[in-house]
Amino acid sequence: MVLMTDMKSAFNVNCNNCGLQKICFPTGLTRGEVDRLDTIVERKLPLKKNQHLFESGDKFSSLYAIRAGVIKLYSFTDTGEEVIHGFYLPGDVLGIDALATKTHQMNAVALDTTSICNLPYQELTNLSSEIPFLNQQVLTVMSKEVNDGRMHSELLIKRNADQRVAQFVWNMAERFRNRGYSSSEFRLSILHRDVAIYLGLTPETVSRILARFNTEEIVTWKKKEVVIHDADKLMQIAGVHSFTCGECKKETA
Amino acid sequence: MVLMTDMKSAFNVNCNNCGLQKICFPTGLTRGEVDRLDTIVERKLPLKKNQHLFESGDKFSSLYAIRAGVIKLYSFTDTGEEVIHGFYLPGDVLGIDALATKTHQMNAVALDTTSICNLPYQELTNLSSEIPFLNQQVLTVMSKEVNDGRMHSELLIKRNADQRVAQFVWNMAERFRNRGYSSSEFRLSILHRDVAIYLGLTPETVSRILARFNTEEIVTWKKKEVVIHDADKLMQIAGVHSFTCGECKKETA
DNA sequence: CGATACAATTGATTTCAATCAAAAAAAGGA
DNA sequence: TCCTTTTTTTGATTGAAATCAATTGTATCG
Repeated sequence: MVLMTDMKSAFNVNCNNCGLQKICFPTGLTRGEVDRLDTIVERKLPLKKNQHLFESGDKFSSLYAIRAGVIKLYSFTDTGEEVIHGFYLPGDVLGIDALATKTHQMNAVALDTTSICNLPYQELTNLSSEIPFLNQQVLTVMSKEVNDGRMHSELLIKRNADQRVAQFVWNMAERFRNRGYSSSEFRLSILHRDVAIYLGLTPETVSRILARFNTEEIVTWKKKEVVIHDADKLMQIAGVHSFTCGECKKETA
Repeated sequence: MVLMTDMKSAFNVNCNNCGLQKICFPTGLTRGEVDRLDTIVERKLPLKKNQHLFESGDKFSSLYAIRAGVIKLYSFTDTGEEVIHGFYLPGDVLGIDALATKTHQMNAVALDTTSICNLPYQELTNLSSEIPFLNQQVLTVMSKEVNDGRMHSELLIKRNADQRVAQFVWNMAERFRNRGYSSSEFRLSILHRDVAIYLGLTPETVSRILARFNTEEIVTWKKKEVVIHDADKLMQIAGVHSFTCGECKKETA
């Protein structure tokens, strides 16, 4: 316990000095409450690219908040095809797929070097009984997951390939903006192939659309670097207004 | 309060004599705990066809368990197109779309005469602090919602029109079976048009597929009556094994 | 650093489901 | 019950994205 505290101060990492408070779990907690939350947070060595945070069948023990990096959440169909359910960025919370069954239903893999804050569930539950708002936070995280899933379904049902790709890029830009980064230029460690799978398209289709967006000077996405040249046009293609991720709503409201 | 109790006994309806215990909220509670749950449940007059249980923007006050009938949960895109997120049958729980924001994000409409058990959320929360397992139940319901959404996404991404329709019919059959009804013959008050929207298809496509399933003597669905003639073939087309709704898993496990 | 596997691109072709159009059948209301 | 509205069916045609195929480009690791 002393050692861990030392480690925290050594790295100078804690919830109160973390830049992700607006996005992550502590939203709406008082400074003192965040301090108490901080005492149960475990920070391990970062995951390397392609390392799993958890896999389907793993026993549930923690929720996980991302401090840096990207995590892909995915599963397989009975025929072995990959299904991608989402990409998680710093401040996002993972692990609720296991809340009911206490066993993970999904696989979560790092797409890049990724730092994680573990929130041991038993201790989180104990703390929740003293900080009722923390309980609410678990519900909020789950609810966000439900809503994100529904936005994803809407995209799959109602949008054509151009709109899907545009919406994906725009959504990522918004998420970076909400985290205080540039929304017009950012590094995205996500394969085009994975984007295609997530959007229910083929890699060929995504490649062709990105090539067109490039020549039309709307978006460039080469070698993990995304540059948005014409945000208005991108939003227009994406049909924005319809698409607002949970966290965007928070800002707008 | 006395009146309500009278009403309950008059209709002879309570959680302990309800046939839906295996599906609904009380799963896993002791008889005594179910009795206490029962004291907070409100049973109002049934909804008529096309009446709304709640609409987007309504203030959140209760979770709702369906006792009889069908509810369609839906929203609209920015362009006014209907998006259908699910159909809820007796024993299913609705309302969690509002848990985080305390305002409903979705519309819920009765597709037929529908009886509802209201679970006032404040009272449910109070009771949860005394019956910890009840808290778990809220998480389970939310988790089921997340999983159902993911199965829906998988269907939209990986399945062709035939498979989607077959999977839909098979899934409904399973849900009836879990509720103790015949899974080979049942009444479904869902328009083919609504099925099409839910599956990301057009009514014409669904009509053609059902016509074919009919001539191939796999499934007949005329005038709200579904008859499954060849369950093996239906499962085969649906690619079952992959598709197991939350409640089916419960059975299998 | 070069060799090998993996990812992205580009082109040609096919296909499944959407769209358009019109008729038939059911459902709902007066 | 009849009349109106809504839903479903059926046919002809189109079109967007998948598939097939081959090349180029990029990471990764011994």
